[in-house]
Amino acid sequence: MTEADERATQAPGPAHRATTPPLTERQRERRGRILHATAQLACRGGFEAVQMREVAESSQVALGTLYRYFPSKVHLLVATMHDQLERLHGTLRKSPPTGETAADRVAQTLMRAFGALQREPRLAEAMARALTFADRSVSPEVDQVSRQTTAIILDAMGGLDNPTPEQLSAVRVVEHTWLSTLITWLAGRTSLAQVRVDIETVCRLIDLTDAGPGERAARP
Amino acid sequence: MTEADERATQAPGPAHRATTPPLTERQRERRGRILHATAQLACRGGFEAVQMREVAESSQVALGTLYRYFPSKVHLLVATMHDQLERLHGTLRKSPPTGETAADRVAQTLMRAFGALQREPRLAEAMARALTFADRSVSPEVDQVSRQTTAIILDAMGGLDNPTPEQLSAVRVVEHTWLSTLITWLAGRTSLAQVRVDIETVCRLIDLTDAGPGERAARP
DNA sequence: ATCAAGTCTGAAACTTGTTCTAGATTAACC
DNA sequence: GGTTAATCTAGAACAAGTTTCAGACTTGAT
Repeated sequence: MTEADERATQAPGPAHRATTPPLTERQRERRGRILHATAQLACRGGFEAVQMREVAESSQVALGTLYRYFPSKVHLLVATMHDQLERLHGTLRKSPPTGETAADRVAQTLMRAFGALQREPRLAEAMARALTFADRSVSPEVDQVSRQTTAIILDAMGGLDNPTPEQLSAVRVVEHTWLSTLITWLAGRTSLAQVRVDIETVCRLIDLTDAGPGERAARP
Repeated sequence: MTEADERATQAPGPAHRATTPPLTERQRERRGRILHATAQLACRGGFEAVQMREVAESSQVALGTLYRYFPSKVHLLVATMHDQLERLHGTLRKSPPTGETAADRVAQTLMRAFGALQREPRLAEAMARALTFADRSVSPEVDQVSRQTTAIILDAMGGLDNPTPEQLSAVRVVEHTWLSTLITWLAGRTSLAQVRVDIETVCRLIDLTDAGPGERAARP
């Protein structure tokens, strides 16, 4: 009930707060161990294989401590997604997309991201399901992930500094579509080919808002 | 584990199977009571208020029976969504959208659907979260809901008999966006205004595939 | 009407997320 | 070095989804 409240009030250490207190070295290590164990368990058996007791044991941390760092399983998995996305964003930066139009570049980037997640489908499933299952109490963390995704897309568009509201709307739509197709694919309800088509379809919106219909949006 | 398997093999009565056996009158009633109780509980407190024991008690059915009809809480809520969507589709049919272009009509319809769900936000939350949280074992039911949504959108487009693959892709993207914005709004992570903008943005894809860019797609 | 097969009930048991408690450990500060 | 507050641990306890089981009830076919 007032779970989020209480925690926000009481949790002094590792987790979320307006200004998180510095975080000891050992604490950083613990947090890392937890996220690592989570990802490992998720890779093996997806969402349901990530069991809090197991995560605690694997990361050599007491159950209570795990809950102090991540107030719920969903928080834990969303944090894992944040972690993985950071990695992914780094990778993507190193080899920028080559398409002519912004839409091409975004589609290419998203399919690349899709491919990366595909390599560990169960991990992807665990993270994606947590992300969409998250309720209000996880909003800050979900928003963080959302901002990351937005950043990735804007990067692919060519690193605009001040996107217009229309562009941001298009980016949000692309984001939604990306996540939904991911989930649909992970649930075995669609083919990879259809995923690609749909990603390309939605990316048309990028060009549409980027330079108006009919025009080209090439990058120097 | 083999839960879905076993159930598919063993569940003779009410639920899913290749060809569902006819379903007695009393069974139809039971099923109806269950769905009604579910919706009622969901209206009050959303996803977490739908507790299987409560549903069973409210609908005057043993817990085991509830599980025979709906093999999990997610199945139950997805079935509830199907039920509600059927109602909604009926309502929408009665007053077709008035926009000029297919995109306008779809956007209008979706906002209307959004409005309908808004009236019972907790019920909407429960259903939407179940829908995206569903795993493979619920795929058939989720697909059914998806087909319903597709039908609503195609209706709004003007009841095409044989949509092109491009159109279907656009429809899928619109669908994904609709559900995602719904969830995002229910979680309090976005405003109604932004929802409207995003819906309108994605609906541009409809016109784009309906008659090619620049042309008009009016309906007789 | 009766029998067999399938259904429903009630209650207990099991699983896993979450909370709570008491005591040991650590970190910061005097 | 000692004190105090915060943190961590181990483990019990609780909550809600799911499973199981023995027995009562329905239904359909004979």
